[in-house]
Amino acid sequence: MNILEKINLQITTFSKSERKVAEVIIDNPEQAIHSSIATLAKIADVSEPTVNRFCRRLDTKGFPDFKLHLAQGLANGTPYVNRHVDEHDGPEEYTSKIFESTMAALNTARKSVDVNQINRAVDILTQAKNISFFGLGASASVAQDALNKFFRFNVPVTCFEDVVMQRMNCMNCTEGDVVVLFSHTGRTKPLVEIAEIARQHDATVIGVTAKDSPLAKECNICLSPDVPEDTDLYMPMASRIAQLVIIDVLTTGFTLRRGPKFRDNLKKVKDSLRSSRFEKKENFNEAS
Amino acid sequence: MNILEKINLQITTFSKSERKVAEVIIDNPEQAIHSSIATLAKIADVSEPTVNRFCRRLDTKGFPDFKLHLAQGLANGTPYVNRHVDEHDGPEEYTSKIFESTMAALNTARKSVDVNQINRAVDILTQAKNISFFGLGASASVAQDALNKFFRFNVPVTCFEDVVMQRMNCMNCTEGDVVVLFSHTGRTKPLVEIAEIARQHDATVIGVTAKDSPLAKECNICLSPDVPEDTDLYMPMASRIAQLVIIDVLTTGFTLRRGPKFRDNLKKVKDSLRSSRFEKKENFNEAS
DNA sequence: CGATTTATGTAATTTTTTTACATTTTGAGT
DNA sequence: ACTCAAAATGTAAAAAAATTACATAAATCG
Repeated sequence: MNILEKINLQITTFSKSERKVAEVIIDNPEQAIHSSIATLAKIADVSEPTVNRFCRRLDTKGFPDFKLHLAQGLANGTPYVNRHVDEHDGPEEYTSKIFESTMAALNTARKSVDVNQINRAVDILTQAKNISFFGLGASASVAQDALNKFFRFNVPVTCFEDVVMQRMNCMNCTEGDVVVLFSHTGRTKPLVEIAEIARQHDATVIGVTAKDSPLAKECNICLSPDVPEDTDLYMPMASRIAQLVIIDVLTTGFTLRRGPKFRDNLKKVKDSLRSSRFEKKENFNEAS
Repeated sequence: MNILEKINLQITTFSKSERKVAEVIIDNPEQAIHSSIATLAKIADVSEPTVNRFCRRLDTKGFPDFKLHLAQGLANGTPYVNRHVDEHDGPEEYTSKIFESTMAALNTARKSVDVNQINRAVDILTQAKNISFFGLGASASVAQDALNKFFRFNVPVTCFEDVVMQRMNCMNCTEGDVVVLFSHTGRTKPLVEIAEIARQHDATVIGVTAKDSPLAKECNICLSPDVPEDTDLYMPMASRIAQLVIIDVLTTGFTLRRGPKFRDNLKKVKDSLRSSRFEKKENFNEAS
């Protein structure tokens, strides 16, 4: 975790003098990393050992080590204090904040993803007879994105936005079919029901959803990217991005599993798009 | 600039001993930031002042300052060596690499986005009679996501995947209508044509697409997130994520522009989703 | 209120970094 | 090949910084 967040988190547990140090550092971290323990102590109006003790309390080896951590925290531009969008933010501010909080969210998500589950999911997907991607609301577009990706693998894939179609699809499942469900909350009733139906018909259900949610319980495999969602604006933001990155991870795993010959096939798909493009000298990508 | 890159860049200008230091640091930067000048000198088999001189040559104040810079370089998780997925990567590796390269891409994208254009786009969107979102291929799901978001604003919005529908939609445009087009390359013929049609019918065209592309030239406003796309796997990855974040930025700008009363309305939309959910004690988000 | 724990500061110690200077190496010109 | 100057590198001492040990002060609890 970012050490500045950690300071903010633990600030209540600090003693009076330590809090003085914390405030000076939060107030101007740049100054802090360029100061010696003596100058910092002077600024915070405490003694040098107090600063040192403060550093140790944050599980660093000492002052120099603390500065290193702090420097790293400042470097990656992550939302260290309060990077939530504020009412009075101008375009410059909210643009940066949105980008930064998205990056921070991905960072958190990566740590929370269980690689073993990823590996199992890739296993199942490479052996699937048919893959269906479903999501509702904001997750519908995630499912569609997954379709677009897996479609290139020349594997039978399906994607419906319509709940009725989704149900019907799952009714017809047999062993070897895989159903991938996207849901941030894991509490959307129709989707949980679809998971049940799919399992009743021997399909393997992979959920990209919240841990311990009703949906997660219905899944054979569950990929749960923990995402600190900023609910201020009542919109799903980072969660769907994390889901998309999970798709990227799965497709990457899929491609690697299938080996190099398979990759030539992908190249063909890419090349086939060329004629629908305006010419350009360099190579280009088919993101459209 | 990242100090490690700088070392690599200047390594030819270094003297023999300094090069030894450089190599030790490049070889294991983590070790370097946790060593004292004495241990590092020993590892590199040079004297301590040599290490110090090496630091000064890189325009740092001295060894501790150099370590700070180095720590920052390591922190931001940027792919300073080679973070591309390798054929022999296991799940652990490729998962991390995909997440990291996505974060790095967002970081690049943020810097390249023109905030003034963002501001203008928000202006136009808040005054729009009707907003249409179009994209093809991988960008189709991006357009759908935009629809999902702007739909909550109680503004007339449209989104078609079908090129013919898209054209028809643009034929019927009048002044005050806004068409938002998503395309990574900006070279997809049908989409460029759609931009032309929309402009002929007095609509304002906002492009989220590559700078200086044929599509960009047809747009009134162009938002161009520069994204270092990893083309190894022949798939659009980071580009669509950057587009989604741009959507987040636009919706955020939109919400802020409309003021606090407007936000109550968003809350209503959110609450309306509640009944379709399984109960939970805490607050939840409607990401689905 | 007094005793005990906890917090903070002072001063000495140790570690680390930097400087000043000596030695070695390198290379150009003869 | 030799000499001398310039550059590079190392040694050892000085300075700076950080840490420790211990003393004093503040706070807490019975």
